Amino acid sequence: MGVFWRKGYDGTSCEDLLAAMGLNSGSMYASFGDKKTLYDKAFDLYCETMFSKGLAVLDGTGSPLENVRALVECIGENLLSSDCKGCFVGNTLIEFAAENKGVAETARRVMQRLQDAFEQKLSEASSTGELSSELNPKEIAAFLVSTAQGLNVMARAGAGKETIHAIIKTTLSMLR
Amino acid sequence: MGVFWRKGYDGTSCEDLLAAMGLNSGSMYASFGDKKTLYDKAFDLYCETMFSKGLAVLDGTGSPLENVRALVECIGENLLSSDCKGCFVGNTLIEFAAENKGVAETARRVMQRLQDAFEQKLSEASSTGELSSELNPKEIAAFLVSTAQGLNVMARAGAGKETIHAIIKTTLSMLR
DNA sequence: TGACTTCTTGATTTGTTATTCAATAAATGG
DNA sequence: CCATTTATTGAATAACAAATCAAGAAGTCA
Repeated sequence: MGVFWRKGYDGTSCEDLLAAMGLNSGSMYASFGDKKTLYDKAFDLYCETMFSKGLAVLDGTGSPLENVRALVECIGENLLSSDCKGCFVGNTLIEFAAENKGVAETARRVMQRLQDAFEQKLSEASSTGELSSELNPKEIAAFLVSTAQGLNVMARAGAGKETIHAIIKTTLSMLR
Repeated sequence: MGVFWRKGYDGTSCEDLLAAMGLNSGSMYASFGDKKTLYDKAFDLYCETMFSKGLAVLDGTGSPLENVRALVECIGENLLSSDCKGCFVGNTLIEFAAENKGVAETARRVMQRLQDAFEQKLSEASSTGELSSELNPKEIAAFLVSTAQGLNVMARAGAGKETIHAIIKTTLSMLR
């Protein structure tokens, strides 16, 4: 998963995968099928892991808006600690969006699920008055997903801690 | 340029390039050198074109802040009209950031130049009071570049007009 | 026109990477 | 402990994409 995440599908050779897994080609093909199938599995694993992690943060102990803020911060921390691999979903979309492959569809779905989860929490925050009634939960949710993907590219571009934090700070200042 | 922009470096075969240019391999190699060299040239062309376009908008007839807003809107329109190719700079960063190739370095530089240009205009807006003194031009500039890259991924993810406009609207609401 | 240069063609070669497979080693179970 | 299944190895092959090049077409100029 880490190799595909960091180097993309075309960017990783079977040799890379074998080295990372400490396996020989025969074993790899027997266990995982071909390279594409393995990528799909790695990507699915990432999506499940990250998405459940995200949902867990959104359903944390704080108020709806506090949870939203916590998730945005958590996304930033992940980017900073993932050793510049960025976000596997964003990377996959860039690599595969042109050909309308299955993975691209999966990536789109995961992003939509994240956006829906944000919207849900923001609606709750709106109805309790925690979020200003001038702000539209659907619009803010789209904005937050976009910000997360922007952060991904910035991290890949080698932006430092300060830059990432500045972007998060600015984004969070929206949520009033 | 369009083929590389849409499909990435590994994603486009020489056959794709020959078809797009209506050339045969011999002519292509004679005129442009190998595939990598051609990619570099296509990418440089994109950077020059887009960057001058962006600077022209920033140095438009409006006030500093109006110009910044105009550029953000212009970036959104470009994404919507580029037939889902997204932003060549962002795409390149995702594909090449892992290997520290020359193109990745070029991409980083272009992004930094855009960020600097934003910062410059925002500083002007700040000193005339057009931009609230509570907002830090450097931080907002980073945020705007990040937003632009986020929009790129959203566009690749197939986000519609409404979503893109919602994100832009939300982003612009920051600039007060 | 004819001699020369420049450009074009696409089949061939080269290089790379994914995949297979027969030989071999390890594990399992009666 | 042996027989049988299961897993591992890496050299061999297949598939594919990049790059070359000799042959031929088109263009240039005295």
